[in-house]
Amino acid sequence: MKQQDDAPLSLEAFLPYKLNRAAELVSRRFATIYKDHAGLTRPEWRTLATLGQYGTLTATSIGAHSSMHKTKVSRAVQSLEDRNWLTRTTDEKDRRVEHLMLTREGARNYRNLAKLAHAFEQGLKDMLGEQSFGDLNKGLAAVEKQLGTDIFL
Amino acid sequence: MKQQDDAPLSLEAFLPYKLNRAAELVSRRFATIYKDHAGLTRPEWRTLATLGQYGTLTATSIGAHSSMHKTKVSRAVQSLEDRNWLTRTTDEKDRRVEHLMLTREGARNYRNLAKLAHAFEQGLKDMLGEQSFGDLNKGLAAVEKQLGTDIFL
DNA sequence: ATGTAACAATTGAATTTGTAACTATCAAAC
DNA sequence: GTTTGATAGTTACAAATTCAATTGTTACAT
Repeated sequence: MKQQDDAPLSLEAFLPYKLNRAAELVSRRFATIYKDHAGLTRPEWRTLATLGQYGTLTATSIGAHSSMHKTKVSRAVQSLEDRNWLTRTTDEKDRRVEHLMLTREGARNYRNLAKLAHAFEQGLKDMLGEQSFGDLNKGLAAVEKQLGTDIFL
Repeated sequence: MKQQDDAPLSLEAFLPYKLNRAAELVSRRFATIYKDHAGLTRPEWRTLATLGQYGTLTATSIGAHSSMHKTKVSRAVQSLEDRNWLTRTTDEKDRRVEHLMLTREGARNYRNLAKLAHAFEQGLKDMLGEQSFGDLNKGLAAVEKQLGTDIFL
């Protein structure tokens, strides 16, 4: 029997907890950026970011690229459409599908936020240092590789 | 002006996104353990884990140790009390304060789950490999060190 | 062509969460 | 000793999230 079988667990040292905590710390900081600058929620930000990156996508593929449940995507798309940041076009061949694309205004806001996002990430890199930043990225990549194929949505 | 100032952002490569995704992947897996074995929610699990680790605590200090908002703690404590997994004792000197302690049954369930948690973490270590697991931990520690002092609750 | 299954997207209802207000208590100032 | 401000914990309400069912459409087998 291993020693640690009866060891009390240290939550602060437990990987799932630490991962969540770090994710929250970082996300909260970044959230202030897209919230203060554009009044976006996280699902809205992710939708904007995904469309900005890929150009034109369906709601389903936005969900796939940004790990969001389809209802979150649906509501975020609705909200961005209400702001005139994106437009919908029904697919000719398959009328279940809608192609989503940023409007000029949506694209402009995307570029602003993308710039802020890059700056934010650079700031993190500076804070953490090249070494730790690299370690973190390597570690996260390993998690993604091992668990990323889970059915998620 | 740096090159990337106008580069579109890659969400999949963006640290806040990657951190969140990894945290969710890991947390969801671990959540099945405390959910299936004990029917706990995450706040309940964290409360149990914190009490199991420290013995006797107030609700406020549970929140401090487990990064949970006091309303979450309050509800989790209520729920664990309903199961008879913990008891409250009002402090003699300061009657605002309640000292929370696991019951025998709560402690037994804690030990079971702590064992499963250790096994889970060991499984992760095996999956990721010693190297990546270490990288991840180092990276997360750096984040905690830099951002962990944020006012959080 | 008709029935069945699958899929894209939305909607409604239940659950969970966070914000802010509230209760009760204490300590310290006046 | 009474007011003021702070703190522990709970509760009420609003916002966000999830789950389940719904709608509209397509593909495919009979």
